[in-house]
Amino acid sequence: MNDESPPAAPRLGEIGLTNYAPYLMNRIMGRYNASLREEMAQLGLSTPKMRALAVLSVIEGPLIRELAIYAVVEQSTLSRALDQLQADGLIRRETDAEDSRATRVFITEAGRASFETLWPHMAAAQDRMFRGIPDTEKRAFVGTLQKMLANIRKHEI
Amino acid sequence: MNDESPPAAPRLGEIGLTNYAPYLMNRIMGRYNASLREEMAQLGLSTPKMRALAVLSVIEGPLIRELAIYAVVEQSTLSRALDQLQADGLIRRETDAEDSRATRVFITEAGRASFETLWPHMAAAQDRMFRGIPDTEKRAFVGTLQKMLANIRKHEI
DNA sequence: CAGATTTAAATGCATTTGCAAATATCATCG
DNA sequence: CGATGATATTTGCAAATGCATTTAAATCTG
Repeated sequence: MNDESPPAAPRLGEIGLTNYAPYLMNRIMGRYNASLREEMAQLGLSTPKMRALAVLSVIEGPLIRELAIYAVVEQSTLSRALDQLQADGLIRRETDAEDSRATRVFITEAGRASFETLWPHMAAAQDRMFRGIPDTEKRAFVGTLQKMLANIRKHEI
Repeated sequence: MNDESPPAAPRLGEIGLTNYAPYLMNRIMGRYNASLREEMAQLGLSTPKMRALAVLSVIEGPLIRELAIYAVVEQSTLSRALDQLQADGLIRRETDAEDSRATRVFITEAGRASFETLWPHMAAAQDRMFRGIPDTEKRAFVGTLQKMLANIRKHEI
């Protein structure tokens, strides 16, 4: 009798929106991103520009295609975001020494300063998200996120 | 001596990108959304259209502004996504009985069918995200997400 | 080593997005 | 009840986005 088809995924209606993790995550991130929009606008930053600066504040001189992955921004979108950041003196591009097709990106002092202005708001937004959640729970949550990132990261850096 | 300024947020560099929850979540959701793009394209769905259908498959006849919140889509963007879904016969709009300014949105049978085609891919994408993560851990994770949603939801529905 | 293939980044272009304003209706207050 | 302000949705428009293509340089292959 072992002739059953593979078990069908339970319907979304059965799980309920609020038990479907990607829904919850999209919803939470939507709010997080929205809550930063005003501060970013004040600094003349869009989401792609902010993300690029955030990554560059931590990672020294990545290639543009690496930065696109870290910052979760389409390469062509990033290319134009970098144009603007460069025009504003917040980053500079440098042709890679070993591969002259490739370009490395560096944050400038002005870029670092700009990001330092934004960072407290980002930290506060995170704190709001985790308000009332014990530290152990938060740590476990971040641990799970790291496993998830490893899962989806098969062909990425 | 109690004259210190409030503790500054640790720098992103100190936390590290991979300990900053919003970064991890954005990165994971970026991949999740990308992994569905192809299936959606096949069905002629954009992200806003897909999200609207997903919510409508679970919630019966919400107002457009409610749908915008549930689906995490800007209202004006949603308005146009609904135009397209309606043109394709996947949803229909109905003026609210008590308030003729307001519009309720209903999924049609065709819309439900379209979403049913997409759903297995969404379920599979979630499974990939949680690959190798024990069920208790997943449940705890979703529990934390629900608390986080409650936190950011102060002024929402 | 020449030609073909792959890779990195930038760009052309049609579509999408989101802000602000417009439109339509409802609620409130004197 | 009429005027004023609030609310729901749509729409105009400039800017941003993403796909596909181009350009340039590296790598592979026979």
